[in-house]
Amino acid sequence: MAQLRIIEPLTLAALCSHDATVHGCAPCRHRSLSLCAALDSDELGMLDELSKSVSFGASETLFRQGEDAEFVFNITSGSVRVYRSLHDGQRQIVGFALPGDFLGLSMSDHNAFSADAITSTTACKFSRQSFSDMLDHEQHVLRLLHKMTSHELNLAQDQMVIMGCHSALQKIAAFLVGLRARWNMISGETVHIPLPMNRGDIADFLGVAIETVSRNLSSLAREKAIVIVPDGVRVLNIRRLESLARR
Amino acid sequence: MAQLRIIEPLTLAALCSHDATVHGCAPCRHRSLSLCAALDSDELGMLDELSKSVSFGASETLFRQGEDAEFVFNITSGSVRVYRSLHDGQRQIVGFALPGDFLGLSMSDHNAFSADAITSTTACKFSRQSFSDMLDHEQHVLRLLHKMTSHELNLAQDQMVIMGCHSALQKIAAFLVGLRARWNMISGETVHIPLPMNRGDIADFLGVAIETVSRNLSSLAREKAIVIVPDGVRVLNIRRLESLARR
DNA sequence: GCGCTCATTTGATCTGGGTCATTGTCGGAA
DNA sequence: TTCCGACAATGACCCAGATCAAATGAGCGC
Repeated sequence: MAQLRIIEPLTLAALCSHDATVHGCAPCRHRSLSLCAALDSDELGMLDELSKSVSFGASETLFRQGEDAEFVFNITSGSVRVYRSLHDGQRQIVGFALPGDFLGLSMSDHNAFSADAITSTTACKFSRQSFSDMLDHEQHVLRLLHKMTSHELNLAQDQMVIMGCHSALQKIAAFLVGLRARWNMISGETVHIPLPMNRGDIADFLGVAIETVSRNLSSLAREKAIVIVPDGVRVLNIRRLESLARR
Repeated sequence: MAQLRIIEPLTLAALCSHDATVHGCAPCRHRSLSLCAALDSDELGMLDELSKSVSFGASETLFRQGEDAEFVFNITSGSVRVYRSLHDGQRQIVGFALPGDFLGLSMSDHNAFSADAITSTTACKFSRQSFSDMLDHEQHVLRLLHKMTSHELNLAQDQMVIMGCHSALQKIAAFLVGLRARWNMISGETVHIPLPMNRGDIADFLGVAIETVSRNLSSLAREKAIVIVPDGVRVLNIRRLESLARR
């Protein structure tokens, strides 16, 4: 049901004051695991020092798989697809990063995935090295990061459960339910689910064909579980979606 | 290619001296991420104090999803399946734990999954609470654990890539290649791949039917990429398997 | 040995969804 | 306005794999 994030719903995002009007600490603390509370103001300041605000246009690359992992990112607005390209030209999307999500939790020396902006995106950028150094001295931040990573792992395993579904309709429904929960965390909205990614992205995320995504969304619309709107869907019957999204 | 572990190839496993004849530190240090090196002997001793050796017969339960997460486990011998049961009676296996692997990395308050022994299994059992308390005082252990979790996350994402494969043959091949790599870490063996889990377990892991597992193994045997033996398979043509397991 | 059970393999059939092709829709550029 | 390209939806066809069924094989207790 829950869906993969490469990231963590606001936590560190809220810790850097760039774009503070939109992403201050206040809207963060009630979110997700409420991890912000673990940090004191000195630690918050330290994170601010290390970070730098950056922005990307649609389709621009944050980082590419195989390259040295120089930076870690904290998405403050927009949306990002994270994926692995395969030798046969196929692409497996492993997650979509939304505002508040964190990219680069794996802390390995080179990127296991590529990431590029789906829509115009802003982020706080940290040097991986200095970020890692800080962890050596800041127990709280490390604990925070560990919790974020653990949570991320849970979400990845949830995604595995979704992908094990034998029916494409279940996958689509689970995708929508999971994405709805995430937008709900971000905006409080539960009816309108923005879908910044295109059908091909959803298809490569769920391991089905584009046409299958399209057909099943149409099918859900036909049975009035959702309405398809230009930039996403509106949920009419969440019960129906949840019952399809096997848990 | 790589395959999911709920766990980490020997690390903490080697840190508890129970069954030290088989799982001392020495055989550990060269393994995986060589994380053992991060701990000094005091820290090793502390882990010993906290842990308790336990054993399970085939099919016995280590923990059940939904229950309070009282313990974390470090597998010292045997094999364990980790899975989620779904309301429709289906089962999604999210990983197989082998000797050296660690169960309970998520550190959440209740188990997101069930785990039971496939074969007779021994493990070091830690109280989750005391283990967690220790992390507050032992920076090194926390860093170690964080690295383990990050690695775990990478493996889960790798599994996602496998499950995104449109062909069942690719999934089976990727499963074998990944499992071979793990047994290689444990025993140095690269030809004989033990398969302690049955066909149904493999099927529920890869999201295909039992018959599909059986047919594709037979097919690989027919083309002489593997030989099926009573307790697993022997690899004849690793190149073939690797080329099927798309990366 | 025999009979029983359970796992695995193999076969036969059917269907969900992949693939290819067409059409529709929107938005930006000229 | 028209043209163009990207994206989405829908139809037609076909195949990989799910499902159903049956056969074979591997323990294990008696």
